[in-house]
Amino acid sequence: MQPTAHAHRRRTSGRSVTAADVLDAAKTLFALRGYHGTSLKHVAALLEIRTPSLYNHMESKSGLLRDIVMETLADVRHEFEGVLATTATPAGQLAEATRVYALHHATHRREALIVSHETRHLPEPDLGQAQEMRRDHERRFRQIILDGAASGDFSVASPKLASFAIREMCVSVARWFREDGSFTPDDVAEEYARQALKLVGSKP
Amino acid sequence: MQPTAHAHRRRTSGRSVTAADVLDAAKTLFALRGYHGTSLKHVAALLEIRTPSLYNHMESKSGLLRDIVMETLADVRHEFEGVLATTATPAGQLAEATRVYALHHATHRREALIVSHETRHLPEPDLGQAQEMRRDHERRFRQIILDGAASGDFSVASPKLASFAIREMCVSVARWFREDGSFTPDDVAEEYARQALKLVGSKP
DNA sequence: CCTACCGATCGGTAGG
DNA sequence: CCTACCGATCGGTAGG
Repeated sequence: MQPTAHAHRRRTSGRSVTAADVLDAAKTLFALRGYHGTSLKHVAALLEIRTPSLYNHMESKSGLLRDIVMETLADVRHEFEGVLATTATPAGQLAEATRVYALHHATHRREALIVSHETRHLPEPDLGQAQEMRRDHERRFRQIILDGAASGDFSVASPKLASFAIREMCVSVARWFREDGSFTPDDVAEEYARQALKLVGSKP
Repeated sequence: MQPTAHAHRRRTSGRSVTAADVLDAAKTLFALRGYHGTSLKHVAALLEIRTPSLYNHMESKSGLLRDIVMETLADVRHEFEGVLATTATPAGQLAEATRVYALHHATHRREALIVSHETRHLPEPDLGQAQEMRRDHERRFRQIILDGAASGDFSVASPKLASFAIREMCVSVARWFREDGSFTPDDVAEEYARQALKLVGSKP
């Protein structure tokens, strides 16, 4: 139901802790127990240091959350823009946008779970900025479906509902995907791209 | 991104608080801010009483979560069993199972968000029991698709992935649905049932 | 239903 | 990187 095995980068013993190590430990714990369910003591313990030492490598607990969320949303936007830049038809864009979005959620499960569940705990103005970035992805994704419906490439009852269904089924990959399961991230991404085309009634 | 408007039953002023009122307030706040992001002081404040008074109507904070999660999972199971009892074909069962599952998530958003995000915070043995109930729904839902694939009613590349996609797109309804939006719960449920049949390549 | 109170833990700081 | 410590808040209890 919740992720139990996370790819947590093991620190080389003896080396001193870096900002990247702190962010990585926070990703593991925020994903597993939630932002408010994780104390800085947990984060420090995972790194085998004391709580106050964390402050040499971060600004605050909410700063960690902000960095995780903003960086992840920027990655998603960058991948999406890559799709639009290299694909021209609605069917090609929808398949590729779905494929990279599903792939992202299979390969960045911790970050995706944090964006989904913990963004609401960000203080303003970070919260507003994060929400705007998500809405932007939502709008641009839906626009692909609207374009395909307008051109006749797609035959879809409700572009809005189809867009919700496709995006959310990709987001959910972070919830059920298991690294030791029967699918590779690429398997899932490819099949979800095909399912997206089916959902919008894409003409072959 | 997160639910902002929740159907919170307003207590009639002057009447004394009941166990149902406490559970209702907890649903609103656990859904909005998460289990660990909600203090019993918040719950009490919403009911306009003091924190210790809550204990006249509940066992503990985790008892509230357990009651919300278990009752919701029992409701879902009951609805699912109603579908199997009244529908015989794989296509009929899949459409109906999807319809009632989507409908549940549109009409019980608070409970659904709590089951999705907060179940992990349950202490054992409640956690194990909740996980088993979810796995049971997952197995039985997937079995419908396996039946349809075996009988030739469905044409689906991966029954397992199709099952994940359909169930998770229903679960996600709780995340984006808005009571004041452009769809009724029935609109969403009907359209999602059709999308489910498309996803498994159901023969008409 | 309340006031008064408990020990534990929280994020964060001082000062080396 | 540490020890020592801060005020605030947590879930929960005593005792009416």
